[in-house]
Amino acid sequence: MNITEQFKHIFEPELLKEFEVKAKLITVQEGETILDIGQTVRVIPLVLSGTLKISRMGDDGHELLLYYVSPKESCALTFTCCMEQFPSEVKATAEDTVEFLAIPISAMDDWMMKYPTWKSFVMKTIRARFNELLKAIDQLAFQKLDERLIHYLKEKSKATDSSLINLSHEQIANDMASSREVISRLLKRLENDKKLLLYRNQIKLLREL
Amino acid sequence: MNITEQFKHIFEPELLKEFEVKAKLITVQEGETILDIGQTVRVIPLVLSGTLKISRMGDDGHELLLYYVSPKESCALTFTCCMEQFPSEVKATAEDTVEFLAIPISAMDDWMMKYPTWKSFVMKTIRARFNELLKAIDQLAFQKLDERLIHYLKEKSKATDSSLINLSHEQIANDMASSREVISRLLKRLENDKKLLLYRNQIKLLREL
DNA sequence: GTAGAAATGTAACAATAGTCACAGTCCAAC
DNA sequence: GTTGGACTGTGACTATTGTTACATTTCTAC
Repeated sequence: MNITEQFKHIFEPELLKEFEVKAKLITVQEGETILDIGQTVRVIPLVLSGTLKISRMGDDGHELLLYYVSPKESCALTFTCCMEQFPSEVKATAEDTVEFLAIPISAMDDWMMKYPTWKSFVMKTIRARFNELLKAIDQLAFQKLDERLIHYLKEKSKATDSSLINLSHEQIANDMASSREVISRLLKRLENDKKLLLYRNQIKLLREL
Repeated sequence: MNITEQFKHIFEPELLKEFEVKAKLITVQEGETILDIGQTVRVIPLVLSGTLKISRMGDDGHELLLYYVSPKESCALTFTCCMEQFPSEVKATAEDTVEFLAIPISAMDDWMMKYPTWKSFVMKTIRARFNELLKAIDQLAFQKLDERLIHYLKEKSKATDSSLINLSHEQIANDMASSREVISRLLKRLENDKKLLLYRNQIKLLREL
């Protein structure tokens, strides 16, 4: 795929040329961690295809999904970390095969000045991610686990654009910082309520959900 | 107090002059809400004295404290909201009497270009608030209520720079999206453990905490 | 096919948090 | 000083979530 093609409505042509010169195209396989907590952020990822999963680790070894980064998006947490060379507070893993443009930090600052579309993109991204974090906080503070699970499934469905979710209960529990048995229990209840169908490593969401 | 005085080590003199021309000094009383959820953000608050409390509301009427904005700080959520004229996602209330500079949105963008110290301040603020939200998420996802309560008390103590906390159990429960009885119970346990002393509308933190 | 691994189902119990009900206690205003 | 309101303490009960311990099912590799 032509890199500039999918961004031509977002960024000005000069900026697209800069991409070609300064950004590096990187491909990672499903499950690969491209950035771990504590690592210094060296580049900003601009996703071309596939999905990145951004998550937070607890001291107890539990994990919590914060949000997904889809094609044409980037991660605000890396912006702010990298601009001041701080270590990352989150983990970024490839949900599937992911292609992304790695934009060097040095370009970031430069482009903010030179290209209004870049500045606007950065600000949009920051705002969007703030809202994702607020949504995550809402879920944790105000919703019970069953509602959080429904929310999780819907988000996952949206991110993959499919009502079929290919995850084990274990993986879901992990994303939600809960335990497998609890998730199994709640999923079974949702199945009984005709909200979804359970298969091995797969969940089919029904309209009722 | 001279407004420019406390910022003279942070911002360049030209920017301080702009403050005098474009920013408005506003004083609000304890308990006043300067920005509610859904309201359009019209100005950016730069706190001079006192503390702003930034919180999130749940559908169930519960509230959750996100973080405090102390003197010489600002709130990143207003930056991003106001730059694109979005309604606020959070509530800002005065914890005590608060003086702040109200910076018009129009100036914001302009200054980002003109003054490196302003851009750096904005970026620092955004990064700091991202980290506060991540900390809030950590607390909710990975800590039990008793540990969250301890964390809350310590933060409050830090924000007011005092080991005496002037809050009722009700107010604490409200900030933590919990209920009064539960907080009373946990506080009593902490008192039994010699971690603190309970009085009416007041809690004295001990070194053990 | 069979073995072993991975995934799921479930019961029983523990721990945590929320709710209800009410008693007692402190404080300020009259 | 008494009265009403706000604040605190606590027991009993419920709901939710987590843990332990297995049984069962499904898939894959041999």
